[in-house]
Amino acid sequence: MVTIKDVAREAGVSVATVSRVWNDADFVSPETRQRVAEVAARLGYSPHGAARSLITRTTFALGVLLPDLYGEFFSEIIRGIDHAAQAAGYHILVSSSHESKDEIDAALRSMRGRVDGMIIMSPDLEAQRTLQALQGSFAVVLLNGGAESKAFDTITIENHEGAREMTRHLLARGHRRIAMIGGPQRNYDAAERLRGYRTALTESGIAPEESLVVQGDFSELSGHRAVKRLLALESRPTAIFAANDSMAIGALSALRENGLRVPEDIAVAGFDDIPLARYMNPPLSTVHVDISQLGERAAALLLTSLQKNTRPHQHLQLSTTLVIRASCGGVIS
Amino acid sequence: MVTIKDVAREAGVSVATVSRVWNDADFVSPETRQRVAEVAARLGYSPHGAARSLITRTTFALGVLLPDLYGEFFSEIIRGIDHAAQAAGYHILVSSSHESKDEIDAALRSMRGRVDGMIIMSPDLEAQRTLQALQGSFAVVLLNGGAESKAFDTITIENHEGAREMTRHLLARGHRRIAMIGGPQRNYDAAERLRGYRTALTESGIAPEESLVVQGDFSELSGHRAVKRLLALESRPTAIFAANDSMAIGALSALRENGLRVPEDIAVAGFDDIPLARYMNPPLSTVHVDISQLGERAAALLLTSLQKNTRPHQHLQLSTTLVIRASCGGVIS
DNA sequence: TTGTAGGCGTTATCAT
DNA sequence: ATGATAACGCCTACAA
Repeated sequence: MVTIKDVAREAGVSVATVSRVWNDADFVSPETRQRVAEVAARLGYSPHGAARSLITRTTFALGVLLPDLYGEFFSEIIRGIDHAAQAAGYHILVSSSHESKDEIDAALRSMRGRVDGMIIMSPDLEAQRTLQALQGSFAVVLLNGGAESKAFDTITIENHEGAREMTRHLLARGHRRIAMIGGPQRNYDAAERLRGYRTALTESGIAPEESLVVQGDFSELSGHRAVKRLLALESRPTAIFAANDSMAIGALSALRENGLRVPEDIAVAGFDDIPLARYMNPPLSTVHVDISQLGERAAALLLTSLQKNTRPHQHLQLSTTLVIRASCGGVIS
Repeated sequence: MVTIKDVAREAGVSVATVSRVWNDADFVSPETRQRVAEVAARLGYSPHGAARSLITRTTFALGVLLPDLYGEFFSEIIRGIDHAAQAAGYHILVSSSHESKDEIDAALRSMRGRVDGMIIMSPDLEAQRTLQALQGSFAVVLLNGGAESKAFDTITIENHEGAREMTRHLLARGHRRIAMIGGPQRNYDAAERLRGYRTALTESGIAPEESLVVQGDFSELSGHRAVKRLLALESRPTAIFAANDSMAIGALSALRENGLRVPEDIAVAGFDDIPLARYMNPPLSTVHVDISQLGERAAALLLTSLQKNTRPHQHLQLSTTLVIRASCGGVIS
């Protein structure tokens, strides 16, 4: 490996001078600069990142901790983060499948000294407390972590409001028996969406019915299963609202298998508006979330806090918009 | 920041001992080990990555260079890579949108000393030559880079064979005027797929017709546009084979807009089998590629070469399988 | 079993 | 304008 010393020797200068040329500092004569640059190019020299960040105390890398990498939701988040990071000259260090407290802990430790800050998404409410531990050792932005964590910068989706709006739309279309396929237990987003659904019902004077709420886990399969349960009910729902699009897609296929038409026999709606949603048959009504924007904002938040780390913690909310497609009967004219 | 020195002082031992405890080396008395571990935990100590890798000369990170992060293709690759990397205790450092020679070069430089090896996907044939430069400074695996680069480990898709099979299937269904929507110019995968299409035609004694080959750029929009061009032809094709699924999807929407039925009026096929494909209406016939597997294999290849870097370069090919769905008329009975 | 000290490649702080 | 040299945090001979 060619180091700064090699370049210095070859160019007949000290390592300090080479360093200066590289970071184009002042006080280097044009001739020296020229010569050093030439030698460096010839030898194919580029500084060793680890060594550099050891002394500068910056890595120009952001750590990203996600519970998973599967599906369009997470990949869009990464894309958003990378976009903002790259624009600022940062790389991203990705680490996935961290649900449990211990895994998050381990990942965090291994990131020390390799990143300048972290974007952590751990919707599991339990794991939130772990994070309290790393106060101050890292600049951290929490993604969808629940607004309780006042000790960090956070950015969340307007889950409650979005779910409330969708439910109201279904109500406006005349539905009275609206089922909800919920997300994983202890998941913040899922809990908020369920709350929004209940809020809307209550506001319309309809008592939320326990049997109409079936738990899923955000996977397509769980949406499929949930529908089977719902169809077995004595009094079937006329509309199904899934806490995310994947489950809604699973629901659609289950309904089709049972010979039910959507939206004629039963309406379906999802949440997130993943790219797939508009391609479904019928196209899926959903609550639109600009997912890559979520990542982009998170990165932006982190990057600013890296610059002035004395500013108070920020808590951003990403708004949602209703996207009405055919699966719930279309817009109300 | 709490360093090894702090732990040493607090525990009343030397830094060497703390280091030994951490890397659980031999010759540390149980009591000392216990005490040190305790202090470390209390202080929330974990070693500084950069400092550590400076001396150990390993970072436990793999660099990943992709041309883009948009769409399911790339996200699946990342997932595959991360899966294999994580299993081996490695992280991945992602860097995207590197098409040009200079960008790749810059990204590579900035990765020096931050990663142990790199997985590079730059389908642009032009950029291949740049890579020759970094011989030896990195362990490198080339993804879809064209088999010419004998100087690196490579892993590619059986593009030629896959395209040939799909074309043969269309021929077997009786199609004689088969159009091809090609990929970006100078893209290796695209070129190979086009070649496979031509091979199949020639083998069947059909002379490839220039007007039936329209160039796209792998985007949905370009597929849409290509179809418009094809429909303007005097003698329309009866089947359209797109060099990837995104373009096939764009083609489907263009055909629908023109009131043409698929597959009755015109058959459509794609390549890659992205998750979306089976959800299309009609479901898209395509050449299946296990994309995450592609990433996983690449990572595995890299990880082995990190262990014994004297072994000769390997060149893997990932096989494809035909997935016949409704968009090309279904299976031949 | 433990401690001392040198060095990994770079930048920062002094001299000169 | 340039050069010595001390950090940065850690690991690892070698010494004790």
